[in-house]
Amino acid sequence: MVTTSALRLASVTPSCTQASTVYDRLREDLLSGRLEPGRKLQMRFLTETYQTSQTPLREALNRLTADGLVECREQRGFYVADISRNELIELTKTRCWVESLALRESMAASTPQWEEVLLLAEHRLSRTPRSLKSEHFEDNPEWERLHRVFHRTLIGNCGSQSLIAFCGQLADQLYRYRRLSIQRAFPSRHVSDEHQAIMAAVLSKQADDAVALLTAHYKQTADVILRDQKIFPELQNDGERA
Amino acid sequence: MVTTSALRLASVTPSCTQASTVYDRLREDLLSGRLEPGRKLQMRFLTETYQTSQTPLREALNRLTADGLVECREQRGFYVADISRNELIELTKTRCWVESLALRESMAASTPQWEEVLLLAEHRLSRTPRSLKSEHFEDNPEWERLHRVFHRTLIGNCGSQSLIAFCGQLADQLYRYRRLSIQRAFPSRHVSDEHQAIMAAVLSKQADDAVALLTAHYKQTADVILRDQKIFPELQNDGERA
DNA sequence: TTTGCACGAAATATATAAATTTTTGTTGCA
DNA sequence: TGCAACAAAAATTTATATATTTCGTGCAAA
Repeated sequence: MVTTSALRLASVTPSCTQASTVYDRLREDLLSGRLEPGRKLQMRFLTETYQTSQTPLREALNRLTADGLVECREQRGFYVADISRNELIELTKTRCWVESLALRESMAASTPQWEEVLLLAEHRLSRTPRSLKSEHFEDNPEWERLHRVFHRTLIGNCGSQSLIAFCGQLADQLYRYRRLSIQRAFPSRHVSDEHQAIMAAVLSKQADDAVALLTAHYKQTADVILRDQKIFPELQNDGERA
Repeated sequence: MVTTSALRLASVTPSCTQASTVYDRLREDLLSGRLEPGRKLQMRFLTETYQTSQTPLREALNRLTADGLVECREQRGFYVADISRNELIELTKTRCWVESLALRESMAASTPQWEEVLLLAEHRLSRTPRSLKSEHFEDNPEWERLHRVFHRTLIGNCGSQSLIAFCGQLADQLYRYRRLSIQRAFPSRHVSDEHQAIMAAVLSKQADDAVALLTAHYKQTADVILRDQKIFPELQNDGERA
């Protein structure tokens, strides 16, 4: 009874449609930096790499354009969204503004359940190593996932799906910058302490403190990336986009 | 990112490509309510109505999904995004939050140029009749355009393209609700006075007043729509979306 | 109630048309 | 005579249309 429908559902779940599958794969490659900023996304290259045809690819590229990870120049094809100092600064500023707002509203609507979920999210994150190797930095996907969940939980109680979605979009775009300079960020900071402090402020209902800690957290991350000469080699290379 | 939905709106009509053309037309029909909420968007119907083929249509529908005007159920086709009391309330709440933020930042970064642009936008709006006929209400597209420009100008000096784009998206979604009950809203209010008051507060640097007036403006609009029995016939018909 | 078949609709692949870019050739000027 | 610039055509690539396959839904029969 339950088993048949459940099994059918389970079999469908992993990869529903071709377009969604290639969307997920492309997204992953964009966020990780394997597809470098500014690169032209030629159809021939994409169809060969992802072993699919133009139609689902166009669909995926259109969705990614809406996410701000791909740029679509009319009748000139698709490009990986470019990066620039200015954009990094603006995205960070916007994220601080909007997440401050969302965090305050989340705290204003606080419930014991939400606080418990937050406590768990922080606990799990703190127990997970950021790097897979202790000698050199090797990205731990599980840490990234839990990091995401923690920040999402902070703002997740604000009561607005659209605001949460917007924060997610900003997080994605900034995540790409972070990945590009992740080696430098590794040794220099104690992000775990920062997360712990934010959570503590939330649980003790200190909204102003929580907001200050959260914005400082984001600003420090941006500063580390901005100082990275490998990403922004030129001084004052504003990289204005057309 | 520059190519997100609200900015696509700003680039009004360079629609040289088929997909952009049908996007604009579909968008217009969705916002006006000609395509009613919840309706299934069958490919055959769409290709006949808009005289184009599936590929550019799918492209347009994907963009509109990102804008929140169309819903895409995997392998079950596209639907006009449904409406509900809850969504109207949530969108209004979010718009008040986010535009308050954007307005404060706009005012904090105020320049004589921006103030002049705002003055002009309000002036032009006040000189344009809201209805084409004086006896009964008939939507004046020019008023709608100028109304949009005015509100966009208020937040346009905040210094964040992504925030402006997000506000535009919220405005679009709420515009659809407003259009559905526009007859009732017509006689009861003096929106022109409200716009004038908001502008006056901005020009005299009274940020708290400006924000209070702006949020009151949006809340009153939502209240009028919520009272409309033709749109929300049932009491507490929450219309939760899947 | 369940299972299989048939019909309809959506997703994908391929072919065709349109547009842009690059390359090559010619012409004009130094 | 050599170099540069402009123009035209070819090649590459994007955008669109059509055909094919795959998938969901409803009905009927066991």
